[in-house]
Amino acid sequence: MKTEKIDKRQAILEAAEKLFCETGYEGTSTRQIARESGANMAMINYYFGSKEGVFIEIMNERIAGFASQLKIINEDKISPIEKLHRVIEGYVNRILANVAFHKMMHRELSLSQRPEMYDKIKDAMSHNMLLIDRIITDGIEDGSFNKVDVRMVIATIMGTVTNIVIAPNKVMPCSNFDLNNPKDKKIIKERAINHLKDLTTVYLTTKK
Amino acid sequence: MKTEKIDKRQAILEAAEKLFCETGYEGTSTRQIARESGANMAMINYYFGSKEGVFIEIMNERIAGFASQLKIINEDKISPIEKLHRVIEGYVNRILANVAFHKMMHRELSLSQRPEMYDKIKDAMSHNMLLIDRIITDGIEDGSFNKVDVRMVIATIMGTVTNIVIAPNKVMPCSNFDLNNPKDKKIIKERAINHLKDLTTVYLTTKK
DNA sequence: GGATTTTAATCAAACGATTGATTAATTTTG
DNA sequence: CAAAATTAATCAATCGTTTGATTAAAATCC
Repeated sequence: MKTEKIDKRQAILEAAEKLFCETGYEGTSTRQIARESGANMAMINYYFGSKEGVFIEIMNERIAGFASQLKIINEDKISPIEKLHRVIEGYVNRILANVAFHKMMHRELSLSQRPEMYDKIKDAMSHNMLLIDRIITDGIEDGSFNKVDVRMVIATIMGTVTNIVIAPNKVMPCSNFDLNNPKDKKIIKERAINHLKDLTTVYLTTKK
Repeated sequence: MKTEKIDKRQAILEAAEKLFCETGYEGTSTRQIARESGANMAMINYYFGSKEGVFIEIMNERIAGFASQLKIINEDKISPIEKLHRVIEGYVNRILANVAFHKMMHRELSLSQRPEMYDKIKDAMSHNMLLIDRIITDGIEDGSFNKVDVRMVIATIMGTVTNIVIAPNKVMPCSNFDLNNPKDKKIIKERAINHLKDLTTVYLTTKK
């Protein structure tokens, strides 16, 4: 009779991710997850073994999704700075399309509590990092870029985006500003991309 | 007999801050705080009313300490870029002298759970932000600096430092690296300061 | 193909442990 | 002695997890 054939397993994952993002892992109870997902509490352990199992599953799915998004920038026709700009664009777009999750990931990284997850996050991030690293290092070697502290430049690029995501009102001091508002988000996104493109261009390619 | 006249109140604050930094607010129990501080559990409520009261007290003390550290850079003799460099130096030094607390503050900001604290952190941060904002804006107005997206530049400076603090192994890929090691910390600190000085100098003062 | 067995999904209820908080009694201090 | 500090014991509430029973669908058997 009931045609509402919804996947409880998926419902749990979605509810849990939402709650983990909003109130943190420790701050979310299994009962909240059950209520929000419409599933019975026992289903959480039935499908995922434990509360931490839910968390790990969410991370695995997300990280797998990110990895598949990783497009290798290997067209030899474009210059190093152009490669870097494309990576910046992709990075900013991806992070701003997953603000809540990015915040949670960052929180988890700064907590360093669950070692298994810490390593997973680190691995996921290092893919991106190595991509940028190679582009800049190649640019330096072929003379297109100035000699800079590559890792610090990467920290700058990633740190800028994270800072914007976590404290957007620091960038937009007006009170009625909301990253959940698509219009506001678009504005921030373009400002971030333009800024990072401009910054890297000037810093990496200006002849002293 | 026991001459060890230690201030239990202070012991609780110190133990709580350590634990909050290590395992998060929700992840820390009042019993842990009591055990770590050597105080009875009831003392927590006796002195601070509640667990959240402890947290708020820690934040208030810290933020007050930060505010008093804020030295106004107002010597007219030095150039805008020199002012900015001094602020960067002070900022990096302060953050790296309080890594654990900075991580906790950042976590709390990204969680946006306790509204009272969220506002306190925002206020504390905006002091720093306004200081940098004024320096850069003045520099632009008197022609020393290029016209840039000021708020984005600030996000870059602060975001870079935060990124280094939260994920130092991204900057130092060697495995046996530890921010708690004073030697390693010093290395990172100087690299960060040099990078940010160089970056801002090139980006803000290079004539296009 | 119809009856029987097996499997997976779901549920309400309860488990023991732990949570933050409070009590009332005791010790310490000035 | 009175006030302040400290204690052990206890509170109700909530935590993550487990249980045993129930349902419906799938697989197996004759």
